[in-house]
Amino acid sequence: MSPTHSASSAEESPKAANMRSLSRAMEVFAELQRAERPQRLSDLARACGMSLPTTLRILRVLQDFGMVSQTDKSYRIGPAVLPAARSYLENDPLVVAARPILQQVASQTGLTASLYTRLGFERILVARVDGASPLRYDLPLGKRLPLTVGAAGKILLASASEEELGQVVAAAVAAGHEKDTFSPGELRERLPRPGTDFAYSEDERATGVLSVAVAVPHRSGRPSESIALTSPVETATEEGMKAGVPELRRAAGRLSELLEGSVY
Amino acid sequence: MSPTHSASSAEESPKAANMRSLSRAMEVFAELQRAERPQRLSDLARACGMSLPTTLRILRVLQDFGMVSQTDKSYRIGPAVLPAARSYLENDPLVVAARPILQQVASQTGLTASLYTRLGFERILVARVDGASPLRYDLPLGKRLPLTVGAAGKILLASASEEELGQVVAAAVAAGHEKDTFSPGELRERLPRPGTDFAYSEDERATGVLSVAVAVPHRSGRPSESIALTSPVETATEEGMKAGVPELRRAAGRLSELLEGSVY
DNA sequence: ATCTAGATTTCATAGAATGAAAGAATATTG
DNA sequence: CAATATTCTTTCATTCTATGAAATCTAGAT
Repeated sequence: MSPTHSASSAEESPKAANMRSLSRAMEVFAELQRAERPQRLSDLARACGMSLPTTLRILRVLQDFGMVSQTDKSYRIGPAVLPAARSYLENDPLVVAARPILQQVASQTGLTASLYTRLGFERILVARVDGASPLRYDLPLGKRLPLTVGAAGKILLASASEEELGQVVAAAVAAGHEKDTFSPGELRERLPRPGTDFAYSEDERATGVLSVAVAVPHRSGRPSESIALTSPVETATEEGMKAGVPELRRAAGRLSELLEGSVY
Repeated sequence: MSPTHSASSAEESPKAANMRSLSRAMEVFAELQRAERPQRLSDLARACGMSLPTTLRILRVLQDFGMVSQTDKSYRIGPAVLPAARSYLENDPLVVAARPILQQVASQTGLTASLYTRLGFERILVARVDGASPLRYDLPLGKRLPLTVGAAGKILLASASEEELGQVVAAAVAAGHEKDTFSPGELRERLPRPGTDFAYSEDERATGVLSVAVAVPHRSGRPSESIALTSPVETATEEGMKAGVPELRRAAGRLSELLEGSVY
């Protein structure tokens, strides 16, 4: 989580006239997530580049709402995020609609079907239905994954401008995903060719995993959701995976209707 | 989610000198969760009692951070809450420590073991390990439940002052939990007697469910976590449940150490 | 006990947040 | 399809909130 279109490195908030205090609060909140362990006030203030009193005041308000909790002098993400996540999973029209659709795709193909949403320069798994051979024992809902690697990420970049690819690469560097990072040109090479509406990947994001993905079309031309079929290498072939693409296309089409409010 | 100690009905934010814009943003965020469906700008502004421009500006910032998403003219909770929840579940020291402890309790007793945290005037399920007969098919992590009903809620109120009980009742009324609401005196009657460190309930929050709970002690004297054993009525008796209390006490003791930073 | 680093409060000031009102954009109705 | 009503968005002057420097308090270390 960071302002959806902030640029790469040093700049704090490119957004001009926009609620400084709220933006800063969100930065603190994001930093707490990034840290993955309780943080002291001074750590947060330094990491976010703001003064101690300001950071403290932000933390106090977030704590009032349960978004942050405190033990002794250290702060961490609070329990209020759980009902929020639950609300999202239960009520978001796209997620709700996706579940039965993914279910159907999974049954038809016998593969694991997943829905991702783009968030900033990453993607997030928001729904998954397992096929015959589940990929893992835990369900990694909410996991942040790179856009640059894996079929479901790359298909979201297929329609990106050169400028945007530059940002994506910069963000990946900043995020420390060093191994999965290339030059913009190199990245472009790995993306689906123009005219191709799906992406295929093998051993990319995770070794031993094959996947194909299509984007959920959006009128803007820049999709921010994708659906993927995934399988352990043992139980699938490239051809087998690609055979699932028409099914994926159909599913994506159905979902895309949800994104356009009414018909128009 | 609402300021942890706001009073009952009309008053907006009792907190005096505290980051008005941030507080208001959190109100908007809370309202979106409450609504359970996409909301229009004007609905949110009215519900939160703020002007349209202000509400719009808040939504835009939250949207930048993925906490809110928009389709056409309607706003809803955004996908950024998922990584936040995941971060909480994976990194919160209390939750992480609780998992193996609940596991042990569940094995020992064969019952479902749960950890709740108090948030405002509700409690939230933050961890659960099923025993022999699971209660449901879905795992209701993050579910908001009343404090006034069910063993795990009532044990958190056992140490509350009369004034606080009044607030709790008022909040329950405001939240619309009408059926589970009584007068403060009536509520006090239903709470564990002084000297009792556990609560027992039968058919209270959910019919056909028995449960016992103990609070996780806190130095402040006002616990905000509780752990419970729960079972369908078919497979348990009151005595059987209460036999689990010593096990619960031990578990609660272990958890409470986590709440006190260092020893002291 | 003394020192040091961090946390918290105070306070004056800058500038951000605010809502009224005007202006667009949609939706609704005749 | 025109006309009207509603909702959304932008602008802008004013107010009051958010801010950080500095002082104060607290706790941990030496």
